Order: sequence, then C-alpha cells, then structure tokens
Amino acid sequence: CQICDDAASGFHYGVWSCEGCKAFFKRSLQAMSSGPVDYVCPATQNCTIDRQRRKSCQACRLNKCIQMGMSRGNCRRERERPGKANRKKKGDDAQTSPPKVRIKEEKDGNRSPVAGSSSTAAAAAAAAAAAAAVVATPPPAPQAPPAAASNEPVPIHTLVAHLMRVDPPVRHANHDHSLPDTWENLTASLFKLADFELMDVITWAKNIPGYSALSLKLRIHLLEACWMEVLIIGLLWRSQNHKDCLMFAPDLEFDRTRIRIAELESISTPILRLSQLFTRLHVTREEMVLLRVLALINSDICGDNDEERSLQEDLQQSVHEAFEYTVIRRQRQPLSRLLNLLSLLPHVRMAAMLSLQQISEIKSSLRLPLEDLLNEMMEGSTKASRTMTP
Amino acid sequence: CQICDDAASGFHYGVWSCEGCKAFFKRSLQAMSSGPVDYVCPATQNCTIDRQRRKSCQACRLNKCIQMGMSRGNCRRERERPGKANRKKKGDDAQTSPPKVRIKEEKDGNRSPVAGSSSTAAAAAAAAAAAAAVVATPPPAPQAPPAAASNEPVPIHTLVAHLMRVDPPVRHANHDHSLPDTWENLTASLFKLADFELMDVITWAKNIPGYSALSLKLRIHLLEACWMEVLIIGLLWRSQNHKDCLMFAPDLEFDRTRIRIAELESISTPILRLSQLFTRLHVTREEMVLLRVLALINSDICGDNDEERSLQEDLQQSVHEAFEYTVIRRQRQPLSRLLNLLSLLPHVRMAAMLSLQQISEIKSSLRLPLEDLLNEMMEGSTKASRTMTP
DNA sequence: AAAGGTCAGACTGACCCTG
DNA sequence: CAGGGTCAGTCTGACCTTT
Ligand SMILES: [Zn+2]
Ligand SMILES: [Zn+2]
Ligand SMILES: [Zn+2]
Ligand SMILES: [Zn+2]
Repeated sequence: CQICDDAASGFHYGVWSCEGCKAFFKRSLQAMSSGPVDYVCPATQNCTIDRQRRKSCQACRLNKCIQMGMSRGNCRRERERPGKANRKKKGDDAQTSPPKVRIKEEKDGNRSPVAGSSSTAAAAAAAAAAAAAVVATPPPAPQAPPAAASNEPVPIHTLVAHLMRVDPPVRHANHDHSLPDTWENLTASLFKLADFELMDVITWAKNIPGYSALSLKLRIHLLEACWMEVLIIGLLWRSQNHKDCLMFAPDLEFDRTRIRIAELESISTPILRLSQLFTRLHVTREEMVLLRVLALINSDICGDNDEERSLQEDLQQSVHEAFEYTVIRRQRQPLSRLLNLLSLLPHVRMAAMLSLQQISEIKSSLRLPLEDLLNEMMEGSTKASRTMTP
Repeated sequence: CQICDDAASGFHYGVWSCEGCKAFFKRSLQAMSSGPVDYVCPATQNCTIDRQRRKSCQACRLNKCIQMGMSRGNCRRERERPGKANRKKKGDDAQTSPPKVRIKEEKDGNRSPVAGSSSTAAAAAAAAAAAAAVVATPPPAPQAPPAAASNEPVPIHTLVAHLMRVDPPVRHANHDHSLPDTWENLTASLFKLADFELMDVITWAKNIPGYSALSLKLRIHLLEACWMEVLIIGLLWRSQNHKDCLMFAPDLEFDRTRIRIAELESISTPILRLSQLFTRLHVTREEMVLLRVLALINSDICGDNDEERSLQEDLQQSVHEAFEYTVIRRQRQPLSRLLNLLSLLPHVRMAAMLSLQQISEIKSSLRLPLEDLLNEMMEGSTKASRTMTP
C-alpha cells in the first residue's frame, strides 16, 4: 500500500492500496459528499501513516491518500452514484439533507476552526478541493512560548499555567522487571531514575520566570539545596492513594517488601506518612507544582547581596501571588488549605535531609557508583550544608 | 477534565476528569495488568489532547493521564474512607441543604441533632463553631483560663491572647562569666539552659487549648519531635537585630568567637542566616508565638488513629484561625506576610535536625554529660526518627 | 463519591457481491 | 479487477451498579 505500507489488495481510486485504506477513502468520499469532513490532526499534520498507526490520525491518513493520488476521478470504472445508500440509521432518510451531520456538529461544541480541515467544497468537487482544504490546514502550534518579556508584569493565571507546563514530567524508570529484586538492582534503578529526573529539574528551573535573572552562583546554590525536595514532592504526589507504596515511577513502585530489600526502611517511614497526608489533603497538580517552585526559591536564604536578595524576594512575591490565585479562591476555608499545604514543607525538608544522608552513606561506602549528574548534585548539596560533613 | 478539557464527571484515579478519560485509563490499567500496552504515537509524543482529538492518539492520551497524576488507587477493589465523614460539627445548613439530606442524617441515628454542614455558604459560621469546639476543652491553665464555659464559643483574640500568655518565657542561663570561655564551660551552660527551657516547653504545651485532649502517646510524640524547633524559634526571635550573634539568653550571647570555641560553626551558619531573615521580617512576638504552636502541632503526622487525627486537625484548624486573625488583617500584603512566616519553618526544621545531630554526637562521645530532662528528650527525638540512628 | 461494569454507537477492514 | 456493500471486531463513553 502506497499509503500505509501494508500489503496492497489492488489499484483503488488510482493508487495501489490496501483494503483498509481503500475502505477509509471510500467512507471519506461518502462523508465529503454530504458535508465537510471534520478530521482533525492531534499533532502537526505530518503524522506517520503505517499499518499500526493508520487508525490514529484520520486527517493525515486522508491527506496522504490524496497526496498519493487517490480521487474519485481516478476510478477506472466508476459506478453510478447509488443515491447515498442509507445505513441502518433510524432517523432521517437519505435524500439530500444531512441533519445528522449538523446535529453532530452542534453537539461537538463547534469550536473555533483551530486545526480542523473542513472541505466546504460541493459534493461533486471531490478530491482536488478536498486536498486543498486539508493541506492548507496550518500546524496547531502546540506550545505557545511563555511570556518571555522579563520586565513586563505577567498575569498570574498565565504564570500558573506556565508553571504547570514546565513542571518536570513523570518519568519512567525503564526498570528491568525480569531482574530479581536485589538491593543492587533496585538501588541502581533508583539512581538511574534520579539522574534522569535531575536533568528535568534543571530544565524546569531554567524555565521558571525570574529564575534566570538571578546570578549564576545563586541559581546553582538554590538548585543544589532543593533538588531532593523537588524530587520528593513529585514522589509524594505520585504516591497519593497508594497505601504503603512509593511510586518512584509508573513502572517502578516500591511496596513494603521492596522498601526492605532496598534498605529504605528508615527513610520510608516519614515519607510514607507524608504520602498519607498528601492523600488525605488531595493535593492537586496545580498545588504540587507551586509547592515545588516554593521549595526551590525557599531552599536557602542568601543574605549577603542586597540586590540579589531583592530579586529573590520578587520571585517569592510572585509565587505567593500564584498561591493566592490557586488556593485562596477555593470555596471552603481556603486559608486553612493554604496553611495545610505550607505545613507540608518542613516534613519534606526533613525527608530530603534523611534521603541525602542515606545516599551519602552509599556513596562513601562505595557499594554502588552514582550516576554523573546525581554525583555532582550530591556534592553540591553537601557543600550547601544540607548534610553533616563528617 | 484536566486531561482533555471536557466537562469533568468527578475525581477519578486522582485526577479531576471526564467519563471518557476515566474509562480510557481504566481500560489501559486492565490492559497493562496483562502485558505492556502497545500504544504508538503517530507523531512525536506531543499530541494535543482535547475533546475532539482525544480519540486520535492513545499513546499521548495515556501519557497525559499519567502526567496529570492518574494512577490506580490500589491494586484491586479499593474502599477509601475520606475520614472527614462526620464530626461534631455544629454548623447549620437550614436553607441550602435539601430536606432529604436531613432525613437521611436523622435516619442514620446521628446523635448530633443537626445535619452535616456541606453547605459552602456557612463557612464562616462553621469555622467559628469549630474553633469553639476546640477551645471547649478547658486546659489546666495555671494563669487566667481562656474560657470557663465549655460550650461557649471563644473568640480567636482570646485564644491568641492566651497563647501569648503561656508562651515559654525568656530564661537566664545563670552563666558564670568569671569562667573562661572554654568548650566545656560554654557547652555546659547551653545544656543547663536547654534543660531549664525544656521544662517551660512542657508546661507550655500543656496549656495549649486542645493539646490536653490528645492521647498521652501523641502528646509525648509531638513534644519529642518539636522541642528543638520550639527552642530554636525562641532563639531566633531573641537574636533579632543582633548581627552575627546568637542570644541564647540575655546573659549568654554567642558571638563569632564563642561560636567557634563551642564548635557550633557548622550549625550556626544556617541559624545565623535564619536570624537575619527574622530580623528582616521583623517577626513580632505574636507571630513567633503562633509559629511555635504550629511547630508543635505540625511536628509530626500520626496517621494511625482516625479519631486522634481528627483532634489534631481541630487543633491545627484553630491555629490557622489564629494566624488569620493575627496576620491576615494587616494592611499591606497580608497573605505574602503569612507565606513568608510559614516559609521559615522548613529552615527551622533543618536547623533543629542539625542541632540534634550535634548534641547526639556529643552525647555518644561522652565529652560532656547531658542534663536529665535534656537527655530524655534527646532519646525521645532519636526515637522519633528525627536523626539518623547509626 | 469513586470504583468497576455495560452496551449502543462509531470506526475499521477482511470479505463478499456486482458489473 | 475494482467499486461498493456487509458486518464482526474493536474502541469509546454515557449510563448503571457496587462498595
Ligand atoms: Zn493502506
Ligand atoms: Zn496527523
Ligand atoms: Zn477527559
Ligand atoms: Zn501522540
């Protein structure tokens, strides 16, 4: 099949194509004859169309059909229009008017013509017009860049939305589940995951408005002081509703047994308790995101430089406003909610300190090597006097 | 729906989501339980997921589900109690609540003659009532008791005034200034002072309304977990406006020289920085008092007992209201002020952990004996897993 | 309220019928 | 052979039942 690389069953509509693409184009023609097609590409109009993925994007599939030359005019043996053979639909009859389509359009809410490729061509004007309409669809521009104007006051809702967008994503650990659950295997997967997540954390910090305005020294200092807290907040949030289970990644969850094998019992106690608290509070993603940002800018107080501190305080101020925007406008007892969320941070701080000490012991015992970035950050946080330096 | 922007039908798998995304994630879970899913993105793992496009890319839809925090609450049939089912609420909801609710509540044989307050309108009334319930338990109150009548709602300002009254006083160290500044002399005076202050802390805790209602076990646990933080908050407050100087007592101030002699350099760095922050914020005594109470009730989360936790949450609630009363009604940016104060607590927690570790090392090195009460509390805080137990 | 189950409706494509 | 219909299989999500 020239469209999907599947085995072709013949020369359909002018193209060597498979049964599936043939039927798909057939249905598209029928749909087009009775109104515009509402296929919408979920991405940027250049989806890969192969046997496995051809179902995913109708817009790109039809587009490729047309690009490869499919059209009704190419039919070698065209049959007369059988008058829109009515399906077993209950309501209206065939004829000309398509109320069904209209109803559907209305129900869809009919948003602004974002990326919808709608062929308004008449029924007779088949492929060529459709091709023009489909191909003309512009890419949907998935991610608008953040309000990058550094001096301009950004509306809070934009700031919150931006922070939501740049928050470190949930990563998979790619843990080999065929390996036995030994201390080495589990700890190695945790280290690998942490190393991976640390890159996300660094990228995230860079994308926080105002962070880049700080001096390099302070930026590094804050990151070194907060990274474990940021990771732990994510862990706690992912572990919500998982009783006695730490969801390090969707494919790496630690139950009591694994915690014992990985020798995480001493630090898991406070973390599991914190996780229960997260669960009870139903911390939302918005709130989690803001807690992470607060953990970053509050990870340490640099008292030396007045100007620098002023910048940091500006950052704090905007985070405070973000909290106000997000939490305070709740219905029931918003202030108590805010205080409950903020009260989590001392516990997070403690959990981070314990975790850093645990890793530090592993590092100095040479039981297992640390990944590069993880190792670097460990040295940084030691320097930041987060751990005792014996 | 946080995933597709459609109308949400509830809080499913940890995310506010629509029926479609809920069912999709459910099917994905079922599929995942029997082998890895084979969703493949037709584009670049970056598809837009909205109401009309969510069907297009299963891979990106599932990924977004995970990113937004969806996960199975527990492997199988999970019965989850929100815990806040019914309490001794006194809020009334005459107008908004439909009568069927009332009927149901009465049929349940709820001893309380009123229905649960689910109305969003009666927030203020409920809050005041909750406060009344908390303070209803009359504390021993060696001085003027805040409320004699047990059912009478006590205004918050009375609570704040009472907390001001029972706050641990500033103690003198009775340090012998004729002695030379050696490590032994200075450390011994610090230990003696801490021991003395600890008695005040215990008395103070007993006088906090609602604290005595907690179980003995929890009372001890909270005290063991928070005492160092309470001492440090007092120290920080006393050290305001004293540059590079720790005012352990009016007659025992540590400048840089004494800090070096007493080998407190490693822990004094964060504490001195915190002290500068206190100075910049101009923390009032009222605020310091409330921070101490918050440090006490937030020193640990006991997750075992539902009823016990409810009492602790009531206590938290009244402290939150005290904060609101004290801080929020300021003139300029009260909320930012509140967040700044709360942001101190993680640093206090860290300073407390470092201090405990320092004392723990002295104790195990037998360089100097600890006073009785101090020794006891050290063991308690070690038990409370505040320090590493090597 | 939030799990899990249900099933009509929509889409797909292997297969069949017809010219 | 290719256009076009058929319909079982699959996915979806509004609705229902259970806890
Ligand atoms: Zn094909
Ligand atoms: Zn596409
Ligand atoms: Zn959705
Ligand atoms: Zn995709």
